[in-house]
Amino acid sequence: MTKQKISIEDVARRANVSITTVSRVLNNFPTVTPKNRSRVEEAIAFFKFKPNVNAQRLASGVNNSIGLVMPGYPGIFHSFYAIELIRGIGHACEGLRQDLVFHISDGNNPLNSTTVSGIIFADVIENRKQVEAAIANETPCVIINNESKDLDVSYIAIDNRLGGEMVADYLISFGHQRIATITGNLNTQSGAFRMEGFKKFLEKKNIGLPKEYIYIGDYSRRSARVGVEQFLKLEPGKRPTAIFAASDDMALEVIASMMEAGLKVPEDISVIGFDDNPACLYGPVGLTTMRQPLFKMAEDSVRLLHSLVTGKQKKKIHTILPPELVVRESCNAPRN
Amino acid sequence: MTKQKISIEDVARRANVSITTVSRVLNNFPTVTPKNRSRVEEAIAFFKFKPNVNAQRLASGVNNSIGLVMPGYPGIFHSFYAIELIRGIGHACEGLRQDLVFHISDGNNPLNSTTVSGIIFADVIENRKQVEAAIANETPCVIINNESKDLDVSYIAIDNRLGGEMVADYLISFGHQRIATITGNLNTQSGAFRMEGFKKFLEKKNIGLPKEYIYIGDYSRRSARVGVEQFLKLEPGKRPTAIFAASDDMALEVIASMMEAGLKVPEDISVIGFDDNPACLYGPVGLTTMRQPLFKMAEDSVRLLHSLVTGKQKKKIHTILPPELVVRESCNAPRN
DNA sequence: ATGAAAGCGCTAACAG
DNA sequence: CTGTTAGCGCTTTCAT
Repeated sequence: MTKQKISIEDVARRANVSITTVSRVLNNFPTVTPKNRSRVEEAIAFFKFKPNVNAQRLASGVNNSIGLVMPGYPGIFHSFYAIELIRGIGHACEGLRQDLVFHISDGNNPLNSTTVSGIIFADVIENRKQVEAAIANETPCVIINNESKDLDVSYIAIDNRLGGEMVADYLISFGHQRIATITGNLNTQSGAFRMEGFKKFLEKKNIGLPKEYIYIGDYSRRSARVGVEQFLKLEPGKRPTAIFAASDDMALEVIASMMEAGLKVPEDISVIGFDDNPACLYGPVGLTTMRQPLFKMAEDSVRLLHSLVTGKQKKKIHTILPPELVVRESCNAPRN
Repeated sequence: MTKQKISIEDVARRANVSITTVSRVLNNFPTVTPKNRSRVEEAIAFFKFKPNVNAQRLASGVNNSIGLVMPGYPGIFHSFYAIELIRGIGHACEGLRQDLVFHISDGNNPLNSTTVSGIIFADVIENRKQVEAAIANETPCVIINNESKDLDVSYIAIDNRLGGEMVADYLISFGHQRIATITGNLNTQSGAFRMEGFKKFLEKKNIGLPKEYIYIGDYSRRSARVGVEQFLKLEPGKRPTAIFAASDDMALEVIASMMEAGLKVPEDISVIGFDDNPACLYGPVGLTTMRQPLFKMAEDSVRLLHSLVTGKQKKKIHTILPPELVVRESCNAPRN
């Protein structure tokens, strides 16, 4: 508690100016005499003075920090998704010289919005009330990867439906007819929409996605393994010739399980993932996947929030980023 | 800028009490009449009032948020290490109701220490000056995983030297004589100490660690792959029969590379990792590894910092946490 | 148990 | 260009 002993007054005294002038050099006002400026700077250096951020924020009403609230469910930090968000948001904050107030919330203990100038919600699972409160509160908000059309709020998301469609299209292009999927957590929009787009496209092409070709996973490797076991229980002639795993992590597990069962990828079975997770780059076979611009989405969310906070942007913005097919080696035409 | 319209005064007015009383219920003072308390609570609810955190901090001098400074080098967020730290620190902060101010620093743009009550440094690479400034500043600090004995500061680290020794001991127990290592980044203490302990122990047992059995990696999968290529260039009779990879990620890559070269793990070659990274759990062979209590270390760092901030702890504390051997399937006795 | 008043350290008009 | 003077919204003595 003994820190922050020296204040702007000490600096002013030593520099022989008023505290206002000190404040001005602190905030880079152009209207300060070079002479005064250098005296103040000397005093600042002398005391190693750091302005009290709380006082600055209180007096100016400007808060150069943004909040990131993440759902608190276990395993969240093990996902490529969460990490990329943190990375992108952290990076963008650094660029805009904003502090990042990181808040893990299970829906209770919401982030006090006066702590920050605006809030980014990494998805809204468990946090709907908090989002609504922030909106009512007029705190600028951006929601990531959840098209919250029923809320009056800005969001920026990946086009997961399109991603699912593109996967289906790609697999069909090889001539596959028995196509299966191991979904992500269907409580998330990403999981639900990927599956939805995938299924719709398959149906449009009269191929369809019967129940036995759907395994409802949860993005975990374990669920992928179980999914494969399910598919392997089908008669050989009925087994899928291609599998869409809703994440690269799961796709890798699918490949591993298949290989353990003596099947070759892509000769015996095609596998496609979703993410383009570099951690999955080094495997027995190069993974074909859908790249989603997570890092960019994260960065953009910060920039959008910042423009909302500063008032440069008045309207709520809705952005949908397209994913991109990355062809490597794990997909091929079915045998005979 | 139009937010935070309602202040403690509005609440006081509606509840027909002074702002002091409102402040008291806000801070859970016991000396408030039940009647007054409920009136204030009603008013707070009515206005959906949230106290201005900056004003609270300025007035009270107490700042319920802690800073986490992470080195800004690329790839940091792809490491299991960083993620576990963030997870553990985030979790502990949640428990202590502290906000986490996340600050990525390349050594310039230091975190203004008035923003937070104390700072946790995730390693001190590139950030030494910042640590020194914080110490001079009397800002409570905890350094993670770097035994900074030359600095007057608290730290909490994994016993990486011991880890290296334990690995060597374990490998020797199988009768291995030709033992190699692919190190982590030797600029980090973790990389350097693991290697050091490993080497020392081998030398103590008269086995030694010749140059051709050392590949200096950097924790990346790529470096592990190159390391394996190096070892494979040795004459078959001179090749190592066991390899210590300084991270699980690298160990997995070693196994994959070996298998691609037609060698079996652990029959032809033993492989041991470091981390006990659950993402490496599902592989062709269960990975034997050294578990390090990263999550615990992260949590402990928060608790330590908090006790330093609140003054419950006056002295600098130095903690070294032992790693633990996790035996799975990737190590075995050498052939013949 | 409650309220009045004095700040916390800084910024922002407004004069000069 | 610089200084004076009010606050920013809350906590904290100190009376009562």
